[in-house]
Amino acid sequence: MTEPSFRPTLRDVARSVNLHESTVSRILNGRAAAGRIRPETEQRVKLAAERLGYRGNTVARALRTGRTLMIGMVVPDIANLYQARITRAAQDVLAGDGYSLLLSSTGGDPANARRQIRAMMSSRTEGILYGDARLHDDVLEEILASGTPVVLVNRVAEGVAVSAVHPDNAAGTELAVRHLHELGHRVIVQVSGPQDTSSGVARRTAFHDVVDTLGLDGDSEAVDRHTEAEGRRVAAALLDRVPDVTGVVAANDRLALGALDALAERGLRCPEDVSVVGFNDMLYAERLSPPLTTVRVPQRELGRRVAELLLETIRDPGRAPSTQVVGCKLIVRGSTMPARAPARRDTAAPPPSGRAAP
Amino acid sequence: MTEPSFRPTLRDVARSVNLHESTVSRILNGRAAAGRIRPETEQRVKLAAERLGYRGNTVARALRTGRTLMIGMVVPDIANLYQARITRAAQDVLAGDGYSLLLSSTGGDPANARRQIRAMMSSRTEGILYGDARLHDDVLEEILASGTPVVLVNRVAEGVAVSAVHPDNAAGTELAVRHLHELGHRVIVQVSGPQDTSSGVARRTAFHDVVDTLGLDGDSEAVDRHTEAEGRRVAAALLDRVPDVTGVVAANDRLALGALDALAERGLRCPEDVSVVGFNDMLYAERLSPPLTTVRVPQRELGRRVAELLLETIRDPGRAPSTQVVGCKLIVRGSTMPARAPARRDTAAPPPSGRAAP
DNA sequence: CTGTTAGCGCATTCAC
DNA sequence: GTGAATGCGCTAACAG
Repeated sequence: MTEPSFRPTLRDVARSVNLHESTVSRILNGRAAAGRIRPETEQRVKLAAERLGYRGNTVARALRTGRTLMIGMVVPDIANLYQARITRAAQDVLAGDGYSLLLSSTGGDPANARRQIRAMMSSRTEGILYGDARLHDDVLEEILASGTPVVLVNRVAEGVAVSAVHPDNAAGTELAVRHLHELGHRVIVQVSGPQDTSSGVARRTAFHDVVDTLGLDGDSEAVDRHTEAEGRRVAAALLDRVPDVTGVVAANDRLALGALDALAERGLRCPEDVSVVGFNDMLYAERLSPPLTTVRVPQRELGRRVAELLLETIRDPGRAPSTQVVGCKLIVRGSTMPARAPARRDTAAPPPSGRAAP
Repeated sequence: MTEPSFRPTLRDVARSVNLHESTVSRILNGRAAAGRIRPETEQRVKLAAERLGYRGNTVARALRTGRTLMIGMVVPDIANLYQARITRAAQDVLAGDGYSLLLSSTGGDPANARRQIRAMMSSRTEGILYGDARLHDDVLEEILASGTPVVLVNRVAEGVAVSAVHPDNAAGTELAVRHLHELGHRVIVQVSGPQDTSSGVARRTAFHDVVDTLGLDGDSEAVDRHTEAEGRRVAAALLDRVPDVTGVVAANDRLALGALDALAERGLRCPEDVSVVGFNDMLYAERLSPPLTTVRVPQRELGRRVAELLLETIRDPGRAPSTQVVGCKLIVRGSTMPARAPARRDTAAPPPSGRAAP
């Protein structure tokens, strides 16, 4: 206060009260009782610390104790609503235990992920929440080799024993397909997620499984990234390849938005001509036009659980890795409706039922 | 690699090549040239470090050098689209300079802000991006007193000399009101932001200024928080108080969504009965129903600029604080249209022009 | 070209 | 009840 930008140390406080640093340290760390400090001295020290504006240096403490009270979290993109909600929930749990969050976005680039995770390990974060793991991920192996506790978010990885929390991709996908099936849709395509991620593969596999089980006509194609543009591109390709499709299942909501764009470009309306189902139930999905029918992933719960699992792992490093699955729920809104006849855009004959194509 | 969870130190590397720690340190920090190290030794050391999986300990380095390469950022809510986009842009700039981001959400609670910012100062973050500053903010004064470089995001504060980057609130609000005016709206209300923030006050003041200048009939009421529920509550109150209103200006997009809800509850349609203008142009605003007319704040630019300004301040701490304003732009979409006659829900007389009320 | 020395700020073991 | 000594892992000034 007196001099701007002067950071008093433990020693400064000690000197100001004519005591040893170690005594002050004990008092300021609440170990006064254990050290049987005289209550009077305790007050004197606390007052002095307050007066000097003593703050404590986490860096020095961390070096000494080995505990940084920091958790690293890496996600593809913090500006993504879905990820941001998970992150927020995780942060709240971590903060409850006194941890701070070192956060970074990879932009989907594994090279960034590697760089950022290495930086986190150098910073001695006590654990890592990894939300951009690939099916085969060597950075993940680096983390594991270093002994740093880690929990995967949204994904799993092959060939490694690691904790993870992810949505029930198979059940969620089945919900989506069955919903369309019940509405009378018989030709359905999936805009699948990137196939180097477990979620992308799981949702695609589940899609074809359900389609086969139900005896539907189904096709799929995977995007390279989870963006609206990619959703649009792949949906367009599928629309061209399968002209009589009436139902589109997207591997996530952003891809669903892209599919909506592809439909609009072709003069097809959603849901009148083609129904679309998303995945995640991102914030504002119900306010979109049309309100998006989607499979809800409980994002806050997911965030909470990854954080809790990581904290448990930090407390008990011997703990065997565990995978938790969070349940999904179909939310029916305005982007799906009973199937009409296929939109035969390439034929002159009017459709046998439903409204005419525009 | 050999032993799981063994973290080799500089000393381990040094021993493995029979050199002194300091020599290894120089080499691994790229100061080999300055130290005129024999290229052969350099290679030997680098190989040894690689082989041992040496990572370096940022904590120890930070204690020694005083540089943590960390920036703290506190926002009201990272799960908010607008803030998340700004954060992402800032993070990208900071990462370019080798900085990591320590991020936290206050939930709008000043007590959280205080706690989190103190933790950041204890962690010796080299600078702070503060996105939840109040008009009168004593945590901010603590930061300033400590000499930690700080830049306010979206807000300014009274009575303190501090750097800040914020949107042009007055100009943006004027854009919104004039747009409605040009569409023939004469009775306009503002759902104002919290009045303990500079942006809330600035937008409200600007609203009344423009209303007066244009000779319009205007009223406003402030929300407590930037949530849809608050927007709905306050919009409802204004609707009741000013029954012949045809235009609503919201201090941000979430409040606008709340206003939309309030209208729907009353059986009023947007834009046919009442036009609504938002502020920020959050992601997906164009996909909402109706697509939201709003004042765009260039979020990535804002994020970039706060980060750059902070980095400059860190490089040159003597630098005088500066405030930067980013320009706004009106984006006209579907939530505004020419005014119809006031919706006199409490009278039997038909409106003099326009369609009948539903 | 490389080694020696010192110390960043703190917590902890042991001494008295 | 409190003080002294030690070292976490690293970098930097100085020595040679």
